[in-house]
Amino acid sequence: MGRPKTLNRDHALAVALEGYWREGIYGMSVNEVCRRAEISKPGLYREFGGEDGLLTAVLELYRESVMENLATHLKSSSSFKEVFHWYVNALLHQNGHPYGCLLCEMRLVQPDDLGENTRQKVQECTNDILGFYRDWIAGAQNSGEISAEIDTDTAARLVDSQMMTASLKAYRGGNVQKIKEELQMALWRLTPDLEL
Amino acid sequence: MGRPKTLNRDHALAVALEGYWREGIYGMSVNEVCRRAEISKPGLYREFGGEDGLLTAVLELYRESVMENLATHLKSSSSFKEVFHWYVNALLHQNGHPYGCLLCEMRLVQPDDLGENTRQKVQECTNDILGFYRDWIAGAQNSGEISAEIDTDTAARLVDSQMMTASLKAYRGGNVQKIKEELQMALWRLTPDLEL
DNA sequence: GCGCTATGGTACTACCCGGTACGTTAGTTA
DNA sequence: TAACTAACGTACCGGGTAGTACCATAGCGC
Repeated sequence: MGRPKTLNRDHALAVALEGYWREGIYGMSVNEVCRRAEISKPGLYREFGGEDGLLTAVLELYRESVMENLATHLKSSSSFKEVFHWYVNALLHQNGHPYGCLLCEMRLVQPDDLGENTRQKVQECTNDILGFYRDWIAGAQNSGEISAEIDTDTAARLVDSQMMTASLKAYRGGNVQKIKEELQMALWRLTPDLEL
Repeated sequence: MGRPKTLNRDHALAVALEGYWREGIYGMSVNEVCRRAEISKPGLYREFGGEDGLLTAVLELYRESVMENLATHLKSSSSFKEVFHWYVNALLHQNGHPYGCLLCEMRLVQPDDLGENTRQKVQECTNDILGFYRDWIAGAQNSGEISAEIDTDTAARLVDSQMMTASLKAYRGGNVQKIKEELQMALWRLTPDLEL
């Protein structure tokens, strides 16, 4: 019933994700998304409800298309060091994708600059990530690769914040080799002989 | 010669610093600074030349009034651990001052969102900080508190990024105790028995 | 063919931004 | 006292933003 829809939600979302990812939260606007996706603004509002809904949907797409892929590798049965090596390189080089980590950027924004739903989604994704790291580290502790004396939650938060930092530095044009050396030193407590 | 100046530069600068520090770069505007400082916009432009000049002056004030104070303590002759303890608490609690670290916020902004002079000033301040950390760590290495095997520059960058991270987390409302535990773990390579 | 309905986009609102043109005014100098 | 000078602030500029009122339109069911 009614006029058939022509707006391509998936395409619009993909364009929006690319935009926010590349330009950052403060570098994109609803207007700009419409221009790039070649949709009208009322069209976007009908589809997503507004900026808050758009960003929530963008984050959901990011979680499905990027985070779950990364998480899969954290769950691999390879050694902690091997997985770490792979993960860091994926994070810093982001083959085929823009750069950096959209979620990291959004976690650093002043929370009031995000809509209610977006803020909640950021929190959800953050909790997911922390859970992934926690399980990963707990696994390495079980297999004896990481000392069981270390508090797993603290270690997970440490890894999380180091990954955020590294990703941000890379995005801002930092020297990848130096970033890796810092990472190595910051995670020394977990395993003193990380290869990068 | 000419009409006497009534605009109070120092007051305007102090108001601007407070504003940018509390609300962040994206949360303040030239208009808002004028409102808060009760000066006219052309007055501000005559005094500072524009947003770029204003931010440059704000950063200079920050350097003089905040960073140099912190740096003084890094140069103290107390033990590394004592100084560290003092420094972290100063950074996280910022008695009497807003919160967080204005320079940290500005270092995380997309560089194109800053004017030319501001960008350069941020770089200068960053280099200063890294130098302070470097000297501090080198001193601790001389006195045997930190292993001489560790690369001093890498360690300085590590301390810098951990301090930034901790300060940001505190500003965003993170649990101070947990932040300290992460910090402790991240700097384990330098000294495994930091007190916080 | 005619209404119904939901999606389409144009063109607008109100508000914010950084920056400035320009007439006004206070004090100095001649 | 008159001319000069420099700081003063109102009121504007062009352009950006998020969000929406409203009319046109395309296909379905009758």
